Amino acid sequence: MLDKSFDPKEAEARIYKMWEDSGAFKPRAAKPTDTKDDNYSIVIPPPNVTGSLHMGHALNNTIMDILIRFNRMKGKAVLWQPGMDHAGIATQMVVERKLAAEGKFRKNMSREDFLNHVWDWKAESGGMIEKQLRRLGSSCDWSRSKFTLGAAPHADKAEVKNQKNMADAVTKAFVEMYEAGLIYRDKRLVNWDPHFQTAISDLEVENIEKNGHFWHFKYPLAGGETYTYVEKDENGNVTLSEERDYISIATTRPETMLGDGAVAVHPDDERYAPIVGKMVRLPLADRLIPIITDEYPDMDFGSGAVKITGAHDFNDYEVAKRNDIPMYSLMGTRGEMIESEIMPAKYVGMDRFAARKAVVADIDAEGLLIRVEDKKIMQPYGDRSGVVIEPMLTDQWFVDAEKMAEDAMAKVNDGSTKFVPENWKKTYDHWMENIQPWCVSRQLWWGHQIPAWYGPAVDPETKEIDWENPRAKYFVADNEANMLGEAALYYSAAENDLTFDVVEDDCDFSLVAQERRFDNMVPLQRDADVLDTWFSSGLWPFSTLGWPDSTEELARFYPTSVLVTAFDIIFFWVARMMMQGLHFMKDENGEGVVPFDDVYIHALVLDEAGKKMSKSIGNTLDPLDLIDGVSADTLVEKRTRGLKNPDKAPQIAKATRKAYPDGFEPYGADALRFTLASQAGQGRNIRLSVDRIAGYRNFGTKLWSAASFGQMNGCTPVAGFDPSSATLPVNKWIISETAKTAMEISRCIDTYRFNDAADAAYKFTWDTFCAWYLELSKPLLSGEDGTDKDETRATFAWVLDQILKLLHPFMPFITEDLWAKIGKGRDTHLITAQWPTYGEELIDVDAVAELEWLQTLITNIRSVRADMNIPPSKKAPLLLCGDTLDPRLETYAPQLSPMARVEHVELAAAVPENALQTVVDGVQYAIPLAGLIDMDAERKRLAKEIEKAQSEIEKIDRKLGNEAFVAKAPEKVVTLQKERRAGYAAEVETLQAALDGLG
RNA sequence: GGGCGAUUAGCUCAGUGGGAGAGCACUACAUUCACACUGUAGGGGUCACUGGUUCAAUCCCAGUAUCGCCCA
Repeated sequence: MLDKSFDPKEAEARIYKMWEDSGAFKPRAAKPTDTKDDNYSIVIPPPNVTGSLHMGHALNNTIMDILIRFNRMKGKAVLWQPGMDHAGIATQMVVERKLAAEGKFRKNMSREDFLNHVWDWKAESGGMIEKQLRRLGSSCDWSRSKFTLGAAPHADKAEVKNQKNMADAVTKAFVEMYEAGLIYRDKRLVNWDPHFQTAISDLEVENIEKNGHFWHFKYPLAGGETYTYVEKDENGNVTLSEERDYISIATTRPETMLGDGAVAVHPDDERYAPIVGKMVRLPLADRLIPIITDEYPDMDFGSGAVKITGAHDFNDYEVAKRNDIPMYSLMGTRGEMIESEIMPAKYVGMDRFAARKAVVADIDAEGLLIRVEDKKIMQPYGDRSGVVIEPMLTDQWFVDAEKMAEDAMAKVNDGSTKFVPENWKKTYDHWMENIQPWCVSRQLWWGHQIPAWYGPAVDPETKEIDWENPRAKYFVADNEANMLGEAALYYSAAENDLTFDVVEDDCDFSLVAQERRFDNMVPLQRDADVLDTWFSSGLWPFSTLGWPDSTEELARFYPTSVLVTAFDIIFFWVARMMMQGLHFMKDENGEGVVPFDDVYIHALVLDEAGKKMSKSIGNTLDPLDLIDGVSADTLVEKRTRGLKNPDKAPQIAKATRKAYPDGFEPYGADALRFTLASQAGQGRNIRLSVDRIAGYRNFGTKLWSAASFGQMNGCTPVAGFDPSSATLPVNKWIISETAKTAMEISRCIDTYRFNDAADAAYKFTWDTFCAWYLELSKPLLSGEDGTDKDETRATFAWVLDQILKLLHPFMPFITEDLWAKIGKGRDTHLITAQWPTYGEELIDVDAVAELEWLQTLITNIRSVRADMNIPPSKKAPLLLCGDTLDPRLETYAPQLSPMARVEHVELAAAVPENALQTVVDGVQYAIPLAGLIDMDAERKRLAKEIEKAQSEIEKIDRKLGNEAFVAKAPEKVVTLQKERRAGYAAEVETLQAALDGLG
């Protein structure tokens, strides 16, 4: 006997362990007959090691697990490669915070000590998310789990042993790309985080709209020159004309004016034409800067004149480069104003925001402040630090992404990699076409240290070493020995007899250099910076498979079958994997091989109001709360804990209690997965509805209870049962429907239509199997023993088995549990059972037609009875009004009795008094119910049905009456309309006869 | 300002150049032996708006409005 319902709390952990212990998550052994199509692989988008499971992960991993389980059951060798991302800045922050709480600070530690702390933290608290992914049922091969920082210096011994290639991969990639001219060192404008004091990627910058100001300043013309400033309206009439000795500029960031290199106006701007090429006196700094023309200024915005601060603004940077305008760096790594030839002494050392106030005040004091405007401005914030990001001119390592993008775009254009849905290709192309140099260095400690060493340069003329600039020359090599080899070669050009000294990366190199020169010892120091995390995640599809070693996995599973990810990292991750994959993975002809055949882009999971889930809005849903259940109190507590803005707590608490007054019941992983799958349409986002999760939990219970019914009726799986051997139409019909559904689900999963696949499985299970087949089979199962009963039992069990298989990718736990419980002694687990491969050959059109007729008959009888408020307890005969009794009525009398409350069936020449009437396939049926029928109501009901059919006929007649329609529409469409009309006409005729019969 | 996308039942969403769909919610009835996490039946939509293409538009095209996301 089965329990009353499935208990996810008890079963999920037990079943998951069974799967893992059974080795089912590992790829099956290779067979000599395997072709590329027999191998199926997915690399997980590596979650951050600091991360915890959120809805996006739940959706992402549900989709991957559906694909993985489906293909595994199809008999392919399947690898789902898991792992984690070391998330440079996020992890460093987490550990720094933890240390700060203990009164320890990174600044006071050596790099080595700090890294030891981070590895300790990772061993203890990192990677919680892998445990959480298991709760979802994710069938990854955990034994192969990789870490983007695996085997980096100071790593745990275990890490080093299993992941040596992960560090090798990064070093090799960097060195090779450098040697190929794809990596270079340059001074460019980057996003600088003054809190963490590192360059960060665009991804880590969040643009937020803030209330700000727009300051309008006068920049006086040099030498007291004046000009006539004329403004005109759109008709060319002069609206303002005055003599000016200044140009008006506006800025949202006054402090940067100290570093202005020019004022730019649009070349078409007549207002400033007289003064283009002249100089203005930059206030406070007392420098002269030119007025130049450039396409960048918008004539209609502000005064139309723009100050150009090349070193502190991305647009200005481009203008400055185009026009050869000098760029002056104003700030240090903490965003403080620094001493320089152009910096007035009074601002040196001021924080950038203090400097802003001072600059405004000082300009005002000079009488050059025109006005201050309130304005909404977009400001860039570091998503981790929360401070305003500063564009800064710094020396960094860059990847020449433009070169690599060409290949990456070509491979999508030629279909080597396909985006699903395909409209995402546009986003990808757009970004690739406008790609910028990729800054790959970060001023952090947690990450892969850049394999580059600095030393002084040798002057090619004098053969002398320039000891004053000890970092002028650099060497890139995969290890220190090779670097020294290169260095020896380079310095052999110098006259002196030299030796080398590789010094610590955290000591003061200039100081050391000055000491060493007296010993003719060349100091070499490794670059202290680390690589952008995305540099290592770009290698993910092949580094996880063992690259740079040539492993069996690489040969079998690269390229991977599909990448499943959300659209927000198409740029940052997908594009980079494409570029790096094509560069490093070559086929026998030296052609780059794409990292994945398909890229499936799924939606973002939003809350029920369509808002992005965010901690600060307090609308997050924790997938584990939906799986395990949570009280309203705990939910409120979780949503209000640790808010950046604690004032919002009462509001969040109120909204949460209103939305979920009772918290969540434990719905189980299957219900959550099924909900996500059924909402994973190929649209843009998913509003997660908790009601739907409850609905799909109920679906699981429905399945469970049907299985329980089968078990009570002796429907045990029969080994070797051949579905094509069934003889009873009802069994042939359900087998036909099973085959149709199996084909439909396979087709949908293959084309990434998860919602359609889930819907097909849901409808078949609930409507076709539980609502119809189960009821129709009851008389057979409770009838006398014999071949019909045996066949029905075997068919029932077979269909249920098929349902378990078809639902397994979506609801792995409950299906696996039922598989074991209803089929005791099976030699397979469901996870590795064979996916249905049958199809058309099991479809019996006659049986399908017969059962469809029966269902229509039953539905019609139920409907007329319900319409006339006949109590279900009241049984009545079913009369066929005609000459011959349909033998099918006798056949299905046992089903008609309970399902349609039919007492018995008989032939009637005429419709008796006081009978309900219905029409099926043009045949008139009567249900005599003397005393129970309100004849007026029955007349109205029939009239309404006639009216409905009539209006359909009218619509069709309008079409058929249109000559152009008949002439131009395809014959098939015209025939269909004629058939439809005939059907409705027959119905009207019979219903009219019935109505007339009532008098 | 530029780009992408959405607008279909009360809610959340599918869908198709030719008969408007699902789940949830709602209404009525039902305690009939798989299931009340149930069953049966039912109500409910000018498919955002305006034009155009077409024999035919919810679907294709253009524009408008509203909303969302990304970029500046």
